[in-house]
Amino acid sequence: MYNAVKIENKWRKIWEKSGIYRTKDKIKGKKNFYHLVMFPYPSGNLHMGHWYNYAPADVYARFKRMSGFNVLSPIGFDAFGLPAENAAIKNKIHPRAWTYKNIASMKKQLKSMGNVYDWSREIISAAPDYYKWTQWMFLKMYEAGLAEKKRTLANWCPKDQAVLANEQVINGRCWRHPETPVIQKEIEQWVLKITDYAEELLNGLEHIDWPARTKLMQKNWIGKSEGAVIKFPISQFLNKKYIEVFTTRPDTVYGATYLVLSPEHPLAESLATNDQKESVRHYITNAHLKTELERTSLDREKTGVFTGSYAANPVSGAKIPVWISDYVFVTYGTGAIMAVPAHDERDFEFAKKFNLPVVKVIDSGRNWPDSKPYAEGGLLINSGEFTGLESAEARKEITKWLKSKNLGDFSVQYKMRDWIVSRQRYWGAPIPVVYCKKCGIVPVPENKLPVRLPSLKNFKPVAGGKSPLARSKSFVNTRCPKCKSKAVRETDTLDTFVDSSWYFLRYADPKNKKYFAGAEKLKDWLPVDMYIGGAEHAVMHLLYSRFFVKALKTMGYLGFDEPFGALRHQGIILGEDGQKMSKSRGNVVNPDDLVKKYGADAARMYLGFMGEYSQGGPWSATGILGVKRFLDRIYNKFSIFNSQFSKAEKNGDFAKLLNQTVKKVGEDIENFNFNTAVSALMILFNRMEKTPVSKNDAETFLKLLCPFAPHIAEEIWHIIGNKKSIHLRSWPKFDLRLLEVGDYDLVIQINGKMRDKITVPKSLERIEIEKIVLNRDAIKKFTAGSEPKKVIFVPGRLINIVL
RNA sequence: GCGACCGUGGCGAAACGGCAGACGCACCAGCUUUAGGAGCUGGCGCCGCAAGGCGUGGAGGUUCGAAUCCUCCCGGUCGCACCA
Repeated sequence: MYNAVKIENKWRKIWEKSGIYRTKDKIKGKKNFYHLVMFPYPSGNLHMGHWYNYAPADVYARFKRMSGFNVLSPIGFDAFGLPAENAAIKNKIHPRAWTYKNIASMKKQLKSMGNVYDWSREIISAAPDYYKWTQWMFLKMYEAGLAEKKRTLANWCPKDQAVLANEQVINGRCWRHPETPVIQKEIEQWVLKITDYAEELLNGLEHIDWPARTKLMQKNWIGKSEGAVIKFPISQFLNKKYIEVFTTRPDTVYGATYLVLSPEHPLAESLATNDQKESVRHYITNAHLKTELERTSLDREKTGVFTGSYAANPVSGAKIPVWISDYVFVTYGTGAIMAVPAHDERDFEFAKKFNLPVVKVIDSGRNWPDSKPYAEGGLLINSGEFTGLESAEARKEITKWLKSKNLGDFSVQYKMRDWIVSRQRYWGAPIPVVYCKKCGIVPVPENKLPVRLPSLKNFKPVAGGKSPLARSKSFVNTRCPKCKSKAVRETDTLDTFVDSSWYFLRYADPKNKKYFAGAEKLKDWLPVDMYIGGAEHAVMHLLYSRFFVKALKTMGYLGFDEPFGALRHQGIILGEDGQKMSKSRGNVVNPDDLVKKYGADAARMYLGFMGEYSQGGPWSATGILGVKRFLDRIYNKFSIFNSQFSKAEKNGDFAKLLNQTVKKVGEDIENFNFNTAVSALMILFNRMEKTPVSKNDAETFLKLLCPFAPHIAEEIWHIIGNKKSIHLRSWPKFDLRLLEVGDYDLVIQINGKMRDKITVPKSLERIEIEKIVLNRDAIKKFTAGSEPKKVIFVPGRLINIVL
């Protein structure tokens, strides 16, 4: 048994001193490979999830290094964010102090993993020389019309006392507080117009090597729908002659028997007739009081109110009532719908409840009762000149007709909404704008960046939904950069997802004072070749980053339009009880303890060995023991019985196995099948343990082992007489010819069931085998003399005799 | 409700449509006078003393041959959730 802690500490010190993991921007004859893991939030503790992300990722990085790439594998900290502020309020410590203290301790923990990180490129998103560029990017977007201030309904977390982006609302609750329902609040907000890139974000998915489910999630999130906007004439209100609706089913427009506006629709209140005014007002106010959760819970009964007004169906001329209901969202389409109860579930339910007419306009091919709407396509009925057309055809024809009458047009809508980035909190990058009475919104000039966070004492949110920054007079009061008169600063800070939307660019050139990163270095490294991190960021960080890169490309700052060429997700490690690890359940496994007990190498290797990487699964305290024993055996063989090296064996079974293993381990790592790579190493070593091996073969084995267990591999590498680091050596090559040597078993099947095995030399040609094996007499031996119907021969595998 | 993925020993899991259960854990037996979660050898899907039979959630199908492909059902995980 070897002393893992001692050996590991020793080698980490040596590696650090010699700088073997320092990355140069260019190395002659080597291709650059940008390998990235998602940078951690400095919560103060590296947990199993971090390890599971970073350890196997490091196996991959090391494999790539050895395979001849110049690998950049950087690390940093996503250091802005609410927990720092909450800790500040609770423990009377400044968020900066709290954050940097945590970074210091996490750095130690990260270093104990023995990863190839180039620490000279470390970035911290809360550092002024970083957030200067976050602010700069915000301003560039503002100049390009991609950032704007809007008064909108926003998701508000009562617990955070701050706005949330749509992507941060999970089942109507805050992503940080699953117990807290989000409410809707109307506030002035800075938004980034990610919707301008909806189509590109959708199309770009086709060309990137990402998990299919992640791409699908983004696709669904973007939620493209093709249809038509149709104008329904009304008697004039507020200079509006029409109510516009969006529909994906213009073919059913003859069946539109009423309209429904969202309670927030600009016309909702003004359309109310005198006798309906009170109930309409009541309904709208009520809708605003509800939480998002209450408004969208599916099992509740639909509610609504009649405005008293009518519109005309633009194709049939029928007079149809206009209703208001919260089953229509102001944020989607035009905030109003045409209701076709005969062919839509929701409209049907609503019409039944309020006794609205149901007109069938699609032939369902059956005599369907009125208890169920028919939502499929079909031939049109009761549809004037369009009767008889098929739905798909009718959609086009009717829209064309409406367009010719100026009553509608083709339209594409997306579910994705603009990204609200203002946060009413302290610990973030201040939004770099100034409000001037004369000049309005004025961006802070580039040479005045960064707008630094002032030192505060009180981090509690200011009543009325304002950032704690509003308390700092010296921060708020300033001069207008344009006209020099008195002005005030924006006090909201940026969502931390803005910080993380571009951090991967900064690693390429982390110290640059003039640019977020120099053009040449961006060219050297980006886009990221392999990105590894959790799937939970599918529609947040991973979507925002794509948007940022696309926007920066449009603005001419980048030469590529997708940030992450390839993406892989790790699964989630559960407690031994199969439940999510949590302090309250008491099933948390602390990686620091594992390092102390078994060493980082065993922990790294076991995380790879556990199972399918993207699957995750329950932790096993005894499972890691198996890996630790494996490493012990390796150490024992080479350190204690070190003199037993034999001459190299060139053509035997062992050479074949060694070659197979070289091939398999390499392929498996490339495909993220770390579990089978480890098992292949075990199979090989089980054999090596039983026979004397040559020094050369032992070295090959160590090279295969070293991405998984870098410390012990390095230790043995030196014990057996090497002077330079194993981590500077290249990945062993395999010899295709050696894979073919020796004999193999051929299975004899009868009607698909195994009957016998024969051994055949692999060198034999197919024809020779057929001569020997497939001749009638040989076969009759297996069939007890009867004539086979058919004989199937799969070279290298089997002979199946069909009787 | 919609969409995606997944169901293999006591457990984690392997298996180009071709010997199911590699590798490891746990367990059992033996060896080594062995006190550290040690080491070594062998066994270990289920039923059966055995020969043998049965086995990849269930029922069908395609195929000479199915854990793998197709259809339906059951169970689980994840995502979206009145998006017109």
